[in-house]
Amino acid sequence: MLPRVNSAAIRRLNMVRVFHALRENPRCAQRDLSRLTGLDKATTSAIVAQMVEEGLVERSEAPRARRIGRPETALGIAPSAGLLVGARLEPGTIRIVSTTLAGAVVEQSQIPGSTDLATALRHLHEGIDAVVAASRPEGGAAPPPLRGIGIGIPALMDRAGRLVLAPNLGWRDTPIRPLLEEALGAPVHVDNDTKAAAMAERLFGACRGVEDFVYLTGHSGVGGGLFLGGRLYRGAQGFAGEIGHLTVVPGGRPCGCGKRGCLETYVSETSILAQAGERGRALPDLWAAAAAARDGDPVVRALLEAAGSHLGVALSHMVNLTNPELVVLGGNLSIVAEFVLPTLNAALDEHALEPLRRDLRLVVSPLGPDAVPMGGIALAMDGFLSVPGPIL
Amino acid sequence: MLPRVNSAAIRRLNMVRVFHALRENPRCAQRDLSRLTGLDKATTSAIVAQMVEEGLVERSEAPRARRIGRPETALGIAPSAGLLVGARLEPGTIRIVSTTLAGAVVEQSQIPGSTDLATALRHLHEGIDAVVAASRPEGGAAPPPLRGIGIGIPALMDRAGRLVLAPNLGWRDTPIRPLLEEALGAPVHVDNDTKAAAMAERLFGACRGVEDFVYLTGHSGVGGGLFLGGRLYRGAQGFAGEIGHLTVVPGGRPCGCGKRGCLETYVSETSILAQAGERGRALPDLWAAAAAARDGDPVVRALLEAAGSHLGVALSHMVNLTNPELVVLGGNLSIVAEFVLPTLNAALDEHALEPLRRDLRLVVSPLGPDAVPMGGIALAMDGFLSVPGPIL
DNA sequence: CCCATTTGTTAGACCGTCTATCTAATTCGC
DNA sequence: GCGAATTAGATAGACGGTCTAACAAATGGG
Repeated sequence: MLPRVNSAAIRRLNMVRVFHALRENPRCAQRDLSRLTGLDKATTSAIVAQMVEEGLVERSEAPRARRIGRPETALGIAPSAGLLVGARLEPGTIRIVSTTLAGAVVEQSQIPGSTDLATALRHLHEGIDAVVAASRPEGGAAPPPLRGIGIGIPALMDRAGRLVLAPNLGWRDTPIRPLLEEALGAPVHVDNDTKAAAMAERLFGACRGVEDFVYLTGHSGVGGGLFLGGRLYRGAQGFAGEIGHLTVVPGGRPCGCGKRGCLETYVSETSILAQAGERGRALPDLWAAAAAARDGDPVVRALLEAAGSHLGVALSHMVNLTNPELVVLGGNLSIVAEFVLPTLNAALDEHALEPLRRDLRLVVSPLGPDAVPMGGIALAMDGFLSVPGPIL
Repeated sequence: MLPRVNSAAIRRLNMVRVFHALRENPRCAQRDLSRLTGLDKATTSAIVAQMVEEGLVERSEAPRARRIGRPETALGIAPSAGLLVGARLEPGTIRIVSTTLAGAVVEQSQIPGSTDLATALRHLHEGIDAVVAASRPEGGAAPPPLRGIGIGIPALMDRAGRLVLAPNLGWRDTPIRPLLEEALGAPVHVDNDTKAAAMAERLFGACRGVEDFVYLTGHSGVGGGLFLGGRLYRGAQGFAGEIGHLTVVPGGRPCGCGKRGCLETYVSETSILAQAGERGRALPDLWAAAAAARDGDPVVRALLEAAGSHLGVALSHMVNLTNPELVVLGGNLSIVAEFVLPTLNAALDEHALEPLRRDLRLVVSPLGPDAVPMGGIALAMDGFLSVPGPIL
């Protein structure tokens, strides 16, 4: 059933608009918010008053003088209004970050991960408690209340937010969200790590204000996050964006999915290192691969160029089908971007339609490996803005 | 700037909900509309009253008796409330259809097309006038007022609705919408024929209520319409869905786009007939090809099977990337569907990810070649429902 | 010191939906 | 036949939005 549309829904929608306008334009005045959201200044005044009342927004004491007329009072999301926590859960490590409700980073930490569910959940729980405890303001007062937690996991999640399969962690049909919500006592949002990272790029990174973009990343596999028409696109079952299993070499290298020639058998960190090993180059990670390439190792260079070429073919399919404005190379792909980009661009030139190719921008993620935990923040922010009723 | 969200916007949104609920459930009662839309029955009463006032909805005279209690009064979109016109503009022919505001077909016609802009516009104008004149109710009264016109064209349209390029018609940067709107005196909506057809499948065909689907068609090229997240997806420039230019055979047959091995060099009507000709089978159209295949012609069968296989590869890319619930084979592809489907399905089995493939449904369009003009109806309906203010 | 200028607030009109009640039209039970 | 039960639909009032228009507040310039 569709949600009811009534006065309360209007207020919520407009309040969220004001929130994001203020988040993206810190210390701006009510007048600016009015112009940014398109709402009347009277309406803006009422909404801001309510947000101040609830403690979500604070007015600056020092008025900013303009050339003439009454000076503006700068507004801001109150740091004391609450805390968001984002996490990246991987087999080896767990990264945790806490931010204000506006998304400004407060604390970070990194702790060991585990493929054992109970152990991983315990580490996560303890790590979050520690980060929240460390996120107290300077005066030594109590930390702001925890408003939401978002977690990016290398897993297939269905549309209901259930974990279906996490091959690297060895988990299947694990009710991770209820488990965590019970343990942590705050709203928990779990999503695929790549989709979370795409959300982060949209809210905090290279894609602010971009309606249609593709986020690419490569760790054990190659993932794609599709942001289409101003929102994260999930598909019918929640599995959209699986670029890693496009066939790029018919009859090529065997893939864990049972098929052959999948993109991720050529482009993921795992497969690049495996191929290097087959050719007598034992490399621990992609940083080593980038270093070797920088030193002029022809074998590693050829591998990375081939990876770029294959990625470019798959990406050209993506571009022809979805006509994005921007493509972001994120995650581990950003480490080797400089060696991958030339052949990637050439493949795009060759296989993408000219008008789509011409206006396509391709950037390396500014968030880099922090994109996933910041994606958790994005999930949590989205969640706490979506709760009906007054925000706090 | 985002549209303002206020009382008027709510009413419009809820009225459109009621409209579609009534369109999809003809002769239902107010109580049913209330349940279908989730609105309170008081609200439904007010909205229906307004729509009756405006002449958009009519109440049935004969009450429908139920087991007990006051009988329902059946409601319906008034046929006299207005007329929509949809058209398909092709170089050789123009098909025109008129419907009620609910989308029930009233009249149809087919007239000659032209690649000369002025001639085509004149034919279109005269044809629409004739269809409108023929759409008068039985009593001989004046035809209902023309509320909107939608036209599907084999052309690249940008996001602002401007015609960028129509290779088959030989048009480029043609301001067709302003020209027609001035001539016809009603709101005109022009869109790519495949996208229009996808809209038709969603409103009237196989995809009613489906949020994520892919519509495929093949005439001179192969087009794809993406319906994602409950709305037609256009992409950053408006060119999304260009499945016809996915590379399926590296270094394969040369394509009009300048590349090689594009899908549409193997699957479109034009290319299938050309390939048959190269092999000594002169066929006038795909019906002839289907007939030959039905008679057991091995050359034609092999061609169609190869087409299915290539289409399946491209479609598996689409499926892996967008995870649709449903794929619709429309347009000319539906003519040869029975010979294409076996290899198409096999290619999907081979190249699409198993969980995505398992839940994917694949159907042949029930609208067939009428999808494009009915897509014009869908565009016109969408347009007249989007005008702010009271609907009529 | 007065006035123009700009920001922000407030009063009231206007228009939505929702709750609660009422009216209308039928069937069921006697 | 006739009243009670039942269901569909209408209506009144509460409530809560946004918008217009006027007002209050705070500054610079003459």
